[in-house]
Amino acid sequence: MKKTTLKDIAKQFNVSISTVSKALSDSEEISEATRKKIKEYAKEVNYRPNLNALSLKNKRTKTIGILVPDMLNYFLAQVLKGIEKTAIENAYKVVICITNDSHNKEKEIIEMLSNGSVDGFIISIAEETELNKDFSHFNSALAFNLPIVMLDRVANGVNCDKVITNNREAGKLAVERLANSGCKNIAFASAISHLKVSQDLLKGYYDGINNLNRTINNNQIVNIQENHYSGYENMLLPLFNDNTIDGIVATNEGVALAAMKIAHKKGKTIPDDFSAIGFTNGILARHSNPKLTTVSQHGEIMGTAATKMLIERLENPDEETEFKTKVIKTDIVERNSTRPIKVY
Amino acid sequence: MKKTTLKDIAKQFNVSISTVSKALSDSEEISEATRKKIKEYAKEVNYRPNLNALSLKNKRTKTIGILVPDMLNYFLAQVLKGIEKTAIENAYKVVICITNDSHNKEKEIIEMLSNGSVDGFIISIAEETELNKDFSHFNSALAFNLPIVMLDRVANGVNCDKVITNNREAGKLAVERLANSGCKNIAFASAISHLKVSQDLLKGYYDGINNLNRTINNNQIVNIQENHYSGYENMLLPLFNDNTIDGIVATNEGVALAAMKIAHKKGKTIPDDFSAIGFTNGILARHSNPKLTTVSQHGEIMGTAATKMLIERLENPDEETEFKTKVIKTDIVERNSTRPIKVY
DNA sequence: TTGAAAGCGCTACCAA
DNA sequence: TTGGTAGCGCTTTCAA
Repeated sequence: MKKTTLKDIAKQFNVSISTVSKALSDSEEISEATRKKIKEYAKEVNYRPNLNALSLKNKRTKTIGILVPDMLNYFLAQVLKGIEKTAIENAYKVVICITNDSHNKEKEIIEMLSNGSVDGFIISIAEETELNKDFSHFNSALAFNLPIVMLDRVANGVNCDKVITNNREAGKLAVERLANSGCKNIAFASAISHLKVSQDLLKGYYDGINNLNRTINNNQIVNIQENHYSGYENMLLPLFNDNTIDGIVATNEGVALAAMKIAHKKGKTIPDDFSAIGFTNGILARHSNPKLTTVSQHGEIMGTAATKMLIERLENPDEETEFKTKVIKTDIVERNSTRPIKVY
Repeated sequence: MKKTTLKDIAKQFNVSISTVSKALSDSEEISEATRKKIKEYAKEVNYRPNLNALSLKNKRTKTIGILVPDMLNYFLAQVLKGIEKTAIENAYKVVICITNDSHNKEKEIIEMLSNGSVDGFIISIAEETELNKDFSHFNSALAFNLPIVMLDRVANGVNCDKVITNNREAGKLAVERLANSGCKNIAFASAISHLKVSQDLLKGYYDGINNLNRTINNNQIVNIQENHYSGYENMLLPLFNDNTIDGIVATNEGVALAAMKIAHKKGKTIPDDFSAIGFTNGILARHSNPKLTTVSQHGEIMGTAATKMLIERLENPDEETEFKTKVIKTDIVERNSTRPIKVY
């Protein structure tokens, strides 16, 4: 079966294509009567305008290109969920592409989508791009009038809207939370020291410790780049050497769980002798034993915010509003790896 | 900046648009010399054909519509990863939409994408659709010559390719695995009794028990519909009443973990006194304590297979090959919730 | 109130 | 070897 086109409808009533087009868009030019019969018929045969023709004509596709490094990551999956939902609600579609943290892939995908496939991008940049700082592909998209909203992992040099969390603040928050429940020696552990997220969290950790008028103890900090999570336990072992730490701030769930495991092996009870806070609020946190208290980044809200910002810009192409950076606040999700807060 | 079009290039060299078009597609009709200069210039200005124009002309978009009930589900995320990867490799894009298991949403999305947005669909059907068995929206897509490949959750009445796992076989496999490591009283637990996946797994469980010449004991089966995983433990408690079961086959990780937790509370050691196998090979399984042995559905492979089948059909529209159902085999991923296999 | 024509960017057929 | 033209499905301007 062929899709019904304006031509088909025109033939049906022996009128011109333009008449049909106008009738369907409820134009005053067309008489009430013809308008009515055409619209009724269109509904009957379930007429839908061909989107390619519309895109070609209007130079807009009503679709958004999404680039994320990964999709097996719970945070990003939440982000995608927020994006998809908001897009559909606004009659936009999303083309989702995975960069696998590869700079080249990111570049290729942007090129491929910059040819009338999408109206704009939401991007969480690839790790490689974050490291090599080559942002030319973003700039060429912008040059073609394809606005970009960057999310979470952002490129600071690029002229675009951004949605981030204040990771430094989050790091401080986590330290405070542990201190408020009595932790005296709070460690910090990252396996992704090369990423900005991690660097900011560490700064926040420093802030937090300093604020408490405690001194930073480098023996209580593990800050490395380690991709194989199997190594987490070995990586953390040194922290437990002198047996003083009673709390840990970990950049991700896996590291936090590994720390709890070691503490457990050392005969500590959690959270009484040892508390942990992780920075990703994923599935693990909800199912670990004990369940992990986390700092939640609110991925879905971030996705929604980014989509709204992009659509706002797409729908108002003339307004030259300056680029904004929206900071979504993080929250501590209380579970069982921390003691209740009290003033000690 | 405007995108370069054939017209722009034609103007540059004072030739016609058709010449440029032909030159760029390396047509023999055009002289070596002009071909060369045009191609060089095109590369220089980074010419890319407008995809909407191509889609309109060719009546194909090189994009695939994906409908999944959810994306926070690890299995589906793996599927999506496989789909995206294979699509990109074949120069297809993917438009991903979430149905949230709603029949209406599924219907709306298919309608919206059936207007020249995509060339075909890969669908894991919504729970509501599975229950109400209203497949008319699939059939209307097919009527518009938009092929469908169904994945995992399939609608049996619909004329299309399918990629599934043999869940009945998987259920049997799990029982055998437990029996081979010495389990005498193997329970079955499902919280999604209303879904076909679960029903097939249960059949497989029966097969397995029967094969062992044991008798089915209904006290060892929990088969209900329960969406709040908080209730898993209560739901499983009855299985442990008479303290005989020493192994469990659970339809998903959450249920398996809950069972292990109860067993642990009852003073059993895992896997020696109690073994567990789960049917979803997600993140939980890899991080639980002990780590959960699972039956893996190979989501990524299923995604890849579905995409290949769809592209195969799209690229050979004339061949009227009959619809195939591809069964991807499941594997047991050995972890620590089961004893090693030996012959008892 | 209706219709013809141009044009969005591209390909393909036919003519020169 | 090159160019003109039609057409994909649609909107919009201008003419009837």
